[in-house]
Amino acid sequence: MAKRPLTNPRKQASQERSRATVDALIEATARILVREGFDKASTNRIAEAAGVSIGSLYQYYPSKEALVAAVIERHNRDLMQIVRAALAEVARLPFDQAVRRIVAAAVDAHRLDPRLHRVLAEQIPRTGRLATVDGFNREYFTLFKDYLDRHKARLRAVDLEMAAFVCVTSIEALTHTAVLHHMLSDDRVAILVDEATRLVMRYLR
Amino acid sequence: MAKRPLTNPRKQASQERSRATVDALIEATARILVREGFDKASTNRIAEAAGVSIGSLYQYYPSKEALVAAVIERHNRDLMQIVRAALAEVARLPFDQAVRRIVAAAVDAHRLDPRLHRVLAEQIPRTGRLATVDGFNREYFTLFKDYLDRHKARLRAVDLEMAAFVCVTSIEALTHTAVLHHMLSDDRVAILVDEATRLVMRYLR
Amino acid sequence: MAKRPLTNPRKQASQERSRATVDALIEATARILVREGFDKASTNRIAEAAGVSIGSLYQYYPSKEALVAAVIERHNRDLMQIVRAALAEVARLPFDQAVRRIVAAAVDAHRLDPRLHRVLAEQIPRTGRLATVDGFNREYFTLFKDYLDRHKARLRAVDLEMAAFVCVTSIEALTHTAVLHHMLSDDRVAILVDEATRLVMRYLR
Amino acid sequence: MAKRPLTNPRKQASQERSRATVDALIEATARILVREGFDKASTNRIAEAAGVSIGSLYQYYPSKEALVAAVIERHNRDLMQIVRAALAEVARLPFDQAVRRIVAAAVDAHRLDPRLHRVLAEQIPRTGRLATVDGFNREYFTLFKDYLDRHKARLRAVDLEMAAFVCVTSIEALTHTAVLHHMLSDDRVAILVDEATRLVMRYLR
DNA sequence: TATGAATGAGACTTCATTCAT
DNA sequence: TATGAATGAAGTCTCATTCAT
Repeated sequence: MAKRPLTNPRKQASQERSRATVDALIEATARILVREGFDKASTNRIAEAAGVSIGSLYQYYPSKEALVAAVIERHNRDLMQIVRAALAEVARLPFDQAVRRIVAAAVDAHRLDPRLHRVLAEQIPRTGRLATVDGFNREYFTLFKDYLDRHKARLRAVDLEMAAFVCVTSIEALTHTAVLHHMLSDDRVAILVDEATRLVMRYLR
Repeated sequence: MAKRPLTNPRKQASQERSRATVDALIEATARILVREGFDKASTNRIAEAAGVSIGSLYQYYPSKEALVAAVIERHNRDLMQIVRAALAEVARLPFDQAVRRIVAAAVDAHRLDPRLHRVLAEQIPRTGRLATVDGFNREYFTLFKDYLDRHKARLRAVDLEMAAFVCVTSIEALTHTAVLHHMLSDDRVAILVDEATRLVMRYLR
Repeated sequence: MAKRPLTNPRKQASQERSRATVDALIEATARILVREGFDKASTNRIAEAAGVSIGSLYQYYPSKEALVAAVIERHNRDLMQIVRAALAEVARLPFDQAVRRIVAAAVDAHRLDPRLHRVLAEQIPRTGRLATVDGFNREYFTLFKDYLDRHKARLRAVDLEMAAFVCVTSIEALTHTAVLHHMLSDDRVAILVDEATRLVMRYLR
Repeated sequence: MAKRPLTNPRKQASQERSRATVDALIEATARILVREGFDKASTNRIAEAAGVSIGSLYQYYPSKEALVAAVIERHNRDLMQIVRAALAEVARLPFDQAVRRIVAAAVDAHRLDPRLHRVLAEQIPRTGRLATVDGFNREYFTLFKDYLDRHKARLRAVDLEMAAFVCVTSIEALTHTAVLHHMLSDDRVAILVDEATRLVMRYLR
């Protein structure tokens, strides 16, 4: 019989006790990823850090991969929440302020948990289900393109798809690289936002 | 000992043999990385593919990490050669044509061996010596900044360091992402170069 | 990719050192099976008993199953040697003496290593490649049928296939059960041979 | 407490519920053994298949072994019922017809649930309490010996114990092997019964 | 210097069984 | 008495690396 990837959680954790265990596991996984790196994050170590037996770990997650995927999903969810909130606020702002806000949201998102973000970006092999690391970008892309679509009037004539790709990829890269290089101390955030906004605005008009 | 003219000395011969072994190892490593992925690339497999005993492998490279690092370095060297050649050509072109050429060089570089590039980018954990994957960017950055420095006159007043960072990061991200998503078929390359050039040019002036 | 059974030895063990390792492994497996039973025969325990590292074990046998299969094959080979020898001798004996000799050979075979025989018969789940346990019977059946075929004249009219099945199965069962119940002390062997021979002879004529 | 006639007492009710649970467990165990094999038959799986919690399973059976033993016992009981019925019928038949009937009963017994029989025979390691698998033979032996004892007159002079051993072992082996090799299609049963009867009858007289 | 057999830490995972609720 | 979450010993197996020949 062919192997299945085994990357989905196993139970729904309906009961409260279960819920706590699951949370502890994800939390511990994230903590260990940050503190010790992907290589050191063995299932035994994770279980121990979660204060849970290895058996319980496997009751809820069928593999190390599934556990890391859960961390990634949680992280992406958290990031997207910030971005979505920003896009909701932005509806009635003038175009240039809106773009600035959207760029700022990307930066804020990356600053949410930079150390975790770094590990996820640098140490997780993008293989199988773990490819999910890039999920954030896909969603950000969609939201951004929709925004542009609703404001076509302010743009030079462009291929929306391409424009969104260029903007999103650039914003993400600038933000991401800045985080990786520890360039986002509080006093330097504004500069990065300024530059990224300028880059994108000039490109779009 | 009698003279043996016209014959390469022993030492030389063995040096050549070493050279061949080293090449075979790097080549085999790259091949296996591409064909089977990082996880399957065990040192034993690599040695076998290189037609070399596992013992010999360790004679030349002290660890798997060193071997992969060598592949990365060779790849980066190849990329940089393209970029450096472009920057040499560009010296006397008008500014906008020059920038276009520099952007195109980045794209060309990424198209050199996209499958290897992809594996190196996606599957190698950037840990310890393997962090080298990003070496390309650092060098591209330096060259680009120097170029801007020599053409300050054509730019709006900018922080050179920051400008170079923004441009290089964006160019690299666009190129890189395009490769990963298989967006660089021959007929679409020009479009990407156009867009990236426009992005950068508008930002710089 | 579908799993393969992984039941065949991995290397040919061409070198002498290898050969010794392989022998030690099979020997240790047999010893542990006898002394501790199938359940306790873990690969770690076997490796330890063989004075070999667990890694080496897996260099030669891909699984516990493969190791046990090797023991079974060796055991069957040893049994068959006895039976084949008997059938060679028997060619020129009168029919009834010949049959007695063949029956005796089966008994002798089972007495070769009764404790191992017992474990193989009782504790090895006949699953996948391990079904081999019954290999002995198949071969004994063929030899026996051939013998009958060459002496058709002495038999009542019978379906040879069926006759061989009945005889072989009965002989084997009597012998086998006798071994399992420790009924084959030296002084009682003759009795069993007598009875089994009578059973078969009367049936055939 | 007031009388509640025509209603089974609580105690009774709960006893019935227990009974149902026990039955469900044995039934589920048998089903899973047949469908998935001994290895896949984990206690959790069995409990689930029985529609019972794992906790309850252990309320009724203290170990997996006990559960499997119960299945074996039930199976043996069913087999013996057939054999006993046959022996009861047989009392007044002429000797040769009687023997034929007894042989036929053994065959019938094995055809009762051949798939279960096969698993029990092939996959259950005869260890500890599970050695019970052979219980059937012991009881068949006793009944058979008693029958012979009551009909000594028809036999050549024999050691009854030995004669019963030879007959029972042979009959069982023929029947059993036939089942394992799927040789007992309806139209071939008679042949096997004929042969086994002939084997035994000739031996006994 | 080459060879390849050997090593062994440590990874992942299962499953019979327990026990708090 | 039922439940099912939790346990953890123990098992299988891989692979980077060493070292005797």
